[in-house]
Amino acid sequence: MNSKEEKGLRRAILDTARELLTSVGYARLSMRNIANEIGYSATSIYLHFESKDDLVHALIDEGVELLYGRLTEADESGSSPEERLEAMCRAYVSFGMERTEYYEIMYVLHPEYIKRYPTEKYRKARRILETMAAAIEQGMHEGTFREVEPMLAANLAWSQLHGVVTLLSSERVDKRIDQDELINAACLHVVDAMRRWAATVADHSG
Amino acid sequence: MNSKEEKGLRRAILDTARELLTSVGYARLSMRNIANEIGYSATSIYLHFESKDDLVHALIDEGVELLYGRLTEADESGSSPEERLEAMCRAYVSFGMERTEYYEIMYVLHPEYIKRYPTEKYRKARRILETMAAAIEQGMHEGTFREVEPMLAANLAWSQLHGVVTLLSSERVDKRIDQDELINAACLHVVDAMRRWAATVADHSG
DNA sequence: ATCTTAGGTTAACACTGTTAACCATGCTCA
DNA sequence: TGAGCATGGTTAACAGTGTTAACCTAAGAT
Repeated sequence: MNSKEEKGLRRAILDTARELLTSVGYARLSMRNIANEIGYSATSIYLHFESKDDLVHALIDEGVELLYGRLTEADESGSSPEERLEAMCRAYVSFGMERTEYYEIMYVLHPEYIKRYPTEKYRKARRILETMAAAIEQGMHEGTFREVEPMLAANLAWSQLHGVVTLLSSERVDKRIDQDELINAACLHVVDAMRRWAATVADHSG
Repeated sequence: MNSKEEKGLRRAILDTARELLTSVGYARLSMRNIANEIGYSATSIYLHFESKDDLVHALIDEGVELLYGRLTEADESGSSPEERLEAMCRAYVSFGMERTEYYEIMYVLHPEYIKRYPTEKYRKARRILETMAAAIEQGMHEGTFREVEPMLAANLAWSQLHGVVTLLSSERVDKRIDQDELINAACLHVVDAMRRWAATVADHSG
């Protein structure tokens, strides 16, 4: 299982696919494109990957691992749940803005264009949300955050962060809006939302 | 300028394009596809539209108009700025969830796949945000909302709403999360964020 | 020495957006 | 009336896409 010679081509495909993804973007990531780069025929990729989706799923794996790493790192950087949550928010947005290629295949590409990420792998992706949920839950236990379903809260936070990342990186936000200010506001508001979960919602969901 | 006979084909193209968009989605919206439906050759579309992007831009126009209509309607449904903002949030999310085809070409499609929406038309799209910003600004004047840059606040709100719409409609949110609950929380939190703009942000931006 | 299999190839299919070349119809104007 | 020309449409083609089928070749096993 020495990855260099054993399954050399698979690695080579994956490596150049990643390079192409980051350099030219998903839109120009084609099988023939990858194949040319490594000096093989396009169809030989199918000897190692079921389909293009399968290949992209492998890249998504990498992205998930990367983001998860950044998030746990951020999680450990703070002491209080508030600090940790805020750090994770910033880490999430940073990842989304810096690694737009990864972010795109992970969270933006329409399911019509890329087949559903397999359920087995889905759990890995869910760990990302769960780390945030864990910090939120601890904040509840300590009394700094309002008591709500932690996963619901995490998903709300995720929505906010995902929203700023996608709108900003697709350049849909007016240029007169300061990017950093928007990001900053989003992160702080996510934490604040946990501290004082909007009363009417809290009343409703117990 | 009687649209039926005068520029009949242009209308027909646009109509069937819209129908195809809603029925089969953007992924299967092709020039030949449209042409077959109306019994013309694919290339004849280019007599009335510069490109596929141009055609899609026309559809985006429709979507923008539709959303703007729903938003102003919501805006007028409430009396206080809080009510109006909340109503607009719900209207926005409803539109995004009900008219996913429109929402996709308007706010999701990557700029790599679809050329930038022309700047002249961009202003129409911006009215949407401006309606929200107006309600926010009035809330500030009345003292119910904290004083911040209204457009920044509107963009933050937009991010949150855009986030829930895209994550939900791309089915990336765990099914164990109640959709309506998430949407409800998002809308209420947007309003709440205006009432008590996170202190640290407010201190920073004056 | 033969059979099998792994790893690779080329040709092809059914698509995509788009362009070039062509053709017919009907209007304008001398 | 006849010549020229614009309008609105066509077909063929290009360069690209993911994917499949058929084929080939070399190495290892029996």
